[in-house]
Amino acid sequence: MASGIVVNLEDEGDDVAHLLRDAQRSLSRALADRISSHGVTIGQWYFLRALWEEDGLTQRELSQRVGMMEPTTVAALNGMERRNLVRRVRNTRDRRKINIHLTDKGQALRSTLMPFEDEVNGMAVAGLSGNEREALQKALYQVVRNLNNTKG
Amino acid sequence: MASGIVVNLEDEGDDVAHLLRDAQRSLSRALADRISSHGVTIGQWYFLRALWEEDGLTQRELSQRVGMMEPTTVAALNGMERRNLVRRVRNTRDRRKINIHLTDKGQALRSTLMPFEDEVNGMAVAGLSGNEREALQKALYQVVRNLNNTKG
DNA sequence: ACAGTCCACTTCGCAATCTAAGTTTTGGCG
DNA sequence: CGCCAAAACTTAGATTGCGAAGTGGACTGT
Repeated sequence: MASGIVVNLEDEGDDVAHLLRDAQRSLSRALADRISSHGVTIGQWYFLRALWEEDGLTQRELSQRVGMMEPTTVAALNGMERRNLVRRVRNTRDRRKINIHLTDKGQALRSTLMPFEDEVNGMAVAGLSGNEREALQKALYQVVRNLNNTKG
Repeated sequence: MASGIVVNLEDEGDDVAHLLRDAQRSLSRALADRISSHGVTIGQWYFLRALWEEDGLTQRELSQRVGMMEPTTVAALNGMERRNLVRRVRNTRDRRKINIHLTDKGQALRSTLMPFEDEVNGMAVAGLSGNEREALQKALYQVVRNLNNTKG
């Protein structure tokens, strides 16, 4: 259980960092709790999600879509291959590339797991009005842009 | 480098999860980049911050303030002790407890590192009005409460 | 006083994530 | 053809994070 995640709006003026970290961890834990009983870890979830949208991506493409470095992708795929969720298929045209294909099992998980995401997202924004939800999304999006554009 | 963190507001209705994850990672990376040259990792940062506010906390108290499980605290403190940022002092009243004290070096980092947090927080919320910033904080706080209260 | 229980910390094993440094394959250029 | 740089993936090693189980100290009830 998450235990003492303590947030204090008064003390920390613009400490978005803490708030974001706490919120992200709570959310990610809530999702992990739900999907772990189906043998899928939170790390694998992001890759599954990308493959449900487009099967057969190469590892590099997958890394870019998910926003993860390539070694992370390798580790996640190793686990997913072990659990028979995906197959690695060497590309015959360009033998440097490896295309990742969902197995039937991996494909089937889609309808099982997607509802959990909806549930958790719904829980997360409970009590926020439509306007507030939209504002939250826009603000978060802005934060991402702010920090990625001015990178160094 | 952060590379392809891609967010698409249109596709994903209420997908707070992705947005939060991307925002948190961008922010945490921005902070890590700045403090790492001073020999402090992002994990250690949170513990340092708590100790700057109150020195001499026990490991359990530290864990609760930072919102981390105890094994995580142990690992972070091991690193910080190795780098001479903190000292572990066994409590003589209750020998189960260990109080963590900042070294001079750990104490001195405060004035060096705090400005980076301000800088990054400022970058993060650039382009958001005062109202929007407040709304963001409140919304994030609500998300944390939503997910922690209804745990199971 | 001592048995049982609870508390604070540690250890272990795992997953997720990064950077840096490989390996293998491809493709361009002389 | 043969060399070299770039591309795609992997390995190695570190940090961050968790749950479960272990260790040693303190406390409670009889």
